[in-house]
Amino acid sequence: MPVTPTKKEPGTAERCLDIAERLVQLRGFNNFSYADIARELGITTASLHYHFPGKAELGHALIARYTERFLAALGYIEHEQSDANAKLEAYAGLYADVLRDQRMCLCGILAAEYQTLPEPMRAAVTHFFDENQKWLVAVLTQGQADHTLRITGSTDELAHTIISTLEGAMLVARPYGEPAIFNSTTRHLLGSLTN
Amino acid sequence: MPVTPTKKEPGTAERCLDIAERLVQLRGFNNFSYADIARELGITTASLHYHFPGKAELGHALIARYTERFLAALGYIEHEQSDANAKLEAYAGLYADVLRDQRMCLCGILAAEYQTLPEPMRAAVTHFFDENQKWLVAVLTQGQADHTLRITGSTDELAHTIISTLEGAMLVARPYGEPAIFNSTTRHLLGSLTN
DNA sequence: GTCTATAGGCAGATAGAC
DNA sequence: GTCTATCTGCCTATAGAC
Repeated sequence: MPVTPTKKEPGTAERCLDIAERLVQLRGFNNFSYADIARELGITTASLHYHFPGKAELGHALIARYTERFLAALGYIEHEQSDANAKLEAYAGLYADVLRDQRMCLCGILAAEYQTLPEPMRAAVTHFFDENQKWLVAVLTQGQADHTLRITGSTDELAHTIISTLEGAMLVARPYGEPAIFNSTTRHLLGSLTN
Repeated sequence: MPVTPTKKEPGTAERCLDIAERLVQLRGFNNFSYADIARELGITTASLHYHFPGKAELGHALIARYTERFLAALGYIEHEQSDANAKLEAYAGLYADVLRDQRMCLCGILAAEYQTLPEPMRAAVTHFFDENQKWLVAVLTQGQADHTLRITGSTDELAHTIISTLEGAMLVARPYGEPAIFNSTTRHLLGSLTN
């Protein structure tokens, strides 16, 4: 076993996920092919099947990695920020980061294609939203307790609204090719909780 | 030319649009085929090409009809309701109607696939959102003037937020198969403007 | 791990008869 | 308007050599 003191550089499987992730976020799961990945990767489609038996498995791996990273970022926010307001600001920032290069949230675009996805991918998509919901409710509950947030209605309802607004803002902003629409919506959403 | 005193029943082209519209709203534009429509319609795919030369033309016709009907509904609301609050309530109601049978807003799901659409379809999608935006700004401006709505920030920003929230709420609610999530988000959104 | 070769299916589309 | 027949292209996937 070789000693690798420097950070391990990504193998083929990882680079495949990077490429596929970008393609799904741009076009959707059903609108890219193994050939697209193979071309960018410089190998054949047959080789791809060595790393991921089928497209369904690749898709599931995509969601798993995306969710893992996203939840890690939520944990980081929880650790770095103490103020509920700052947490929400950082949360919206995660979405703004995703929107770079006209990308849509991976699970957002998969939600649009939900009816065409294999079962394991479906479960992974709803799991992503469930975890987001849980995290937000905790933050909102905190902000409600210490009166740093102005909350009307239930925290559950508000958490849903926040997720919906951010996902919808990405969805609608993308055709216009400028993040300004997303940013103004985000500003309004957060502003309505702070005033 | 035959006299047709009773309402003309839909021809093949119209029924084709009905079927295609449902399929797009459920699966997306790239996830259904001429064969799907032909099967439901009881004719062959070759016959479909008589009514719509290609899928791009069919897609454009779908958006055109959908937009026409949606804008007609907005005009109807404008005519029936005088209160800005009631107009917004009715506007959200339109979205709730769309969500029936797990359907997504046609232009919302096309926004997700935007990068893969032919140019004419792209223009038609943004036109739909532009018209929604214009209508909402007018309603919000009215509500601001007569103090029936509590508006923070610009009406433009708020209009974007409303569209984003409703589109996002549909997107996220669909995987869960119950309109409850959509409805609670709608309630919260409208509530934040009325209080 | 990656290749060549190839299978088998389905997609959108066209020609031409009726 | 609708049909049969057919084309071409792309897709996912597999077998088997290296």
